[in-house]
Amino acid sequence: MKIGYPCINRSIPCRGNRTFRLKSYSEERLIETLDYNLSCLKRILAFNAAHGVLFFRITSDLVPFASHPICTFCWQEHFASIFKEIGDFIRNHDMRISMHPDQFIVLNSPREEVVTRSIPELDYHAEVLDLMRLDRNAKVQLHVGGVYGDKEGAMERFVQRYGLLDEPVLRRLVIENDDRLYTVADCLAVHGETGIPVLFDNLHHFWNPSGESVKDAVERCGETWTAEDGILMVDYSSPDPVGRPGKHPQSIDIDDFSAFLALTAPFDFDCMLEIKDKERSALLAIDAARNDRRFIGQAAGAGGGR
DNA sequence: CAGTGTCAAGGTGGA
DNA sequence: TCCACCTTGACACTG
Repeated sequence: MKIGYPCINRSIPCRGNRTFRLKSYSEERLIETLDYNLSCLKRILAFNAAHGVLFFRITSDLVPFASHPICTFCWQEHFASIFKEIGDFIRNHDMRISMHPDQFIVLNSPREEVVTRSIPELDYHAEVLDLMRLDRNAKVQLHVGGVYGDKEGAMERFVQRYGLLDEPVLRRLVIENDDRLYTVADCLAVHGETGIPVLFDNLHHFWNPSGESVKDAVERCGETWTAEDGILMVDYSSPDPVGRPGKHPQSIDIDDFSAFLALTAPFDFDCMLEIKDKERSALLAIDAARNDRRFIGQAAGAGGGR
C-alpha cells in the first residue's frame, strides 16, 4: 500500500498549479508559469521521497490552458527533458501517480461541444504522464458524468464514447464512483461493457451507496484492475465532523482511517487522502498504516526516519 | 496596497 | 428559465 495526497503540499512555499487569466495569455507567460509549476512539482516530489510518501496526484493545472485552442505553443517539446527528469525521479523512487481532470470534463454529455472539448483535455492528461514515461499504472481518473434524466442511456453514451478514445488515454483512464449519481454498482456495470478499471471512493460510496459493504466494494473494484493497471487506487476521506456532508475534512480522523484499513485488510491498494491539510494527514496516515498493515510500501522505504 | 469580484470549461436541483 | 451550489484558491482589477 502506498499512501498519498493530491496536488498541493502546504509545507512547501510554492504551488505547482499556478495559473493566469485567459485574457493575459501569452507564450512567455505560459513558459514562465509552466517552468515555475514544474520546478515546484520537483520540490514536492523530493519532499515526498524524503518522507516516504509514494503516491501523489499531479494537478490538472500543471500546464495552464493546455487543451485550449489559444495554446499553440509546443510545451511538450520545450519542456521534454524536464518532464523526463521528473519521470525518472518518480520511477527511481517507485512512486505511483494519478491525475484527476475536473468537473468540466464530461464524456457522456449530450452536448457535442462538451465532448469535443473534453477529449483534448483527456489527451493532455495522458500526455503529461507519457512525457514522464510512466508506465500504465499511472492513471487518469474521471467520473462517468451526468444522468440527463436517463441514466441507462447516459451510461451507454459513456461506453460508446470511451470506445472512440485514443490509445494513450485508453491505457490510463479509470472511472470513479461519485457522491450523487453513479454508484460503485453503476461503475462496475460500465466496467463490464468496457473493461475500464474502477477506482473506489469510500466517502462517495457512503453518500451514494449501492448495497455493497465497504469490503465487498473494495474487492470488486480491485478485480477490475489488471496487472498492467497496477493495484486498485482508492480515494479515502474521513467524514467531516463539522462541515456539511460530502465536504472534505480539515484533517484525517485516524480512528476512522484505521477502521477503514481493518475493514479492507485482506486487500492491497494505494490510498489517496482527500483531506484539506494534505501532506500532514498523509504522514499521520502512513504512521497509522505501518502499525496496521505489515505490507505497507513505505515500511521498506525511502527513509522518513533516516 | 488592501479589498474583492471573478475565473475556460458542466450538471443538478430548487425557486 | 434562472440561479445557487459543488469547492477553493488565487489572479488581477479597483479605488
